[in-house]
Amino acid sequence: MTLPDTVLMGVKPVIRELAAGETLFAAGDAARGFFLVRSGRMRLVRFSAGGRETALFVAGPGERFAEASLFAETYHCDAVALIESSVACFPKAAVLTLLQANTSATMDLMADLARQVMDLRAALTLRDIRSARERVLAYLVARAGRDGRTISIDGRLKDVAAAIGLTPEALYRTLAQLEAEGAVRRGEDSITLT
Amino acid sequence: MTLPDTVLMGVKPVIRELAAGETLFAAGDAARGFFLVRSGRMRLVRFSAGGRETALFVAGPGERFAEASLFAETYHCDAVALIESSVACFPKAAVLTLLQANTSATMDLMADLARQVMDLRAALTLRDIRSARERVLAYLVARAGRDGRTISIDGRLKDVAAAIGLTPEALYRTLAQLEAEGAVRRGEDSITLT
DNA sequence: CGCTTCATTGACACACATCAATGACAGTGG
DNA sequence: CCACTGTCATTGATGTGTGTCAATGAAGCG
Repeated sequence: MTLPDTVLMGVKPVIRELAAGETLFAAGDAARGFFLVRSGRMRLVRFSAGGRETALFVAGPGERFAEASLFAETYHCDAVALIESSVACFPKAAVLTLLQANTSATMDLMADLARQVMDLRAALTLRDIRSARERVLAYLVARAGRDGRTISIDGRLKDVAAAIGLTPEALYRTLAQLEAEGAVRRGEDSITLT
Repeated sequence: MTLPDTVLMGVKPVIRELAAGETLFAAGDAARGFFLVRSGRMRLVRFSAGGRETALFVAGPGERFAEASLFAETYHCDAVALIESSVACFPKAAVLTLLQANTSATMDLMADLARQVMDLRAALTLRDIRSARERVLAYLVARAGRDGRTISIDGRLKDVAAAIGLTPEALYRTLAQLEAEGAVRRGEDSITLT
């Protein structure tokens, strides 16, 4: 989820700390560059004519946002800190210069973007599965390791639930049911398909 | 959703026609390049140890898939035609050569990928809105034109429904309700927020 | 003209969200 | 060292919002 080292190390980012509710940039502002969340949570919002607010994206630690600003003159939404946050700003000019000079960094960044596109599409396809049971199974299959059976669970289950668009309760119940049926086996930090 | 002209025109794609159910490539095959759906519908699937099949992505006309194969040795899933389909294959070597030679094409492709990432994230965030009413409103705000009020509907409403993860019926009902409340006004090929 | 697809509305059921309660566990501070 | 606090995991009870099935009209099309 972080930038390839070549780019991160090649461009020195500017660190910016934000209080909860503080605005990082607004729609129409000149695009300074893209950002990486170091801590906290940034919310990208767009406003309709009637003042209605809509979240386009919520970025957590390690996630980048506003990458497309590298190729645009201005930002097209507002970025507001949901909670106290720290972000790294990668200046547009410096990044573009680096990309023109260093083809290796360019390829790395492009590879990273291509992988993100695939991951996001997979996540989106997962959401099209209505049934919690089938969605969980699909998630497990997609995340299975080399043996095609074992899935390591790094964080908390509630984060997994959020990642696949279920409430924690729905995930707990589904996993319990799958285990009762013998479809999966649960370990300490892992789940195994059977 | 289609590749920038510079890349499309710079690399001559190989056209491949597939019957329903025919396999384009399988996991483990050497990566030949990425593809663009010209017509039909391609399904990217992964199989678990138990033979369980999971769709990672379904690509429709105008959509690309397997872009990450440019940066990988082999494919990591199977691509099967869901219905009779025609795809354009952009050979890996030719694309990479072009990207190294032509920085303009590289920037175009990267800009396209960055935009896709943002779009996909926005789509994913949209799916986190449970309520059909709120989700439809958020979609409309996000797709509003320059005035922030008018949304042009190109295709059919059922496609819109699929794009936001609702059944056509749910969308019809929601729009009817919003119109009845006076929240939106519906034109021939457009919807206006009020 | 049939035939197909889309848009629309109705009726109904069920799966999941929601609210609630409990136990386990880690961290914290007196 | 032990209450105290907060979070997560888990399970139960309940309601409702969508999905699903179904029927109709309208529009395009060969």
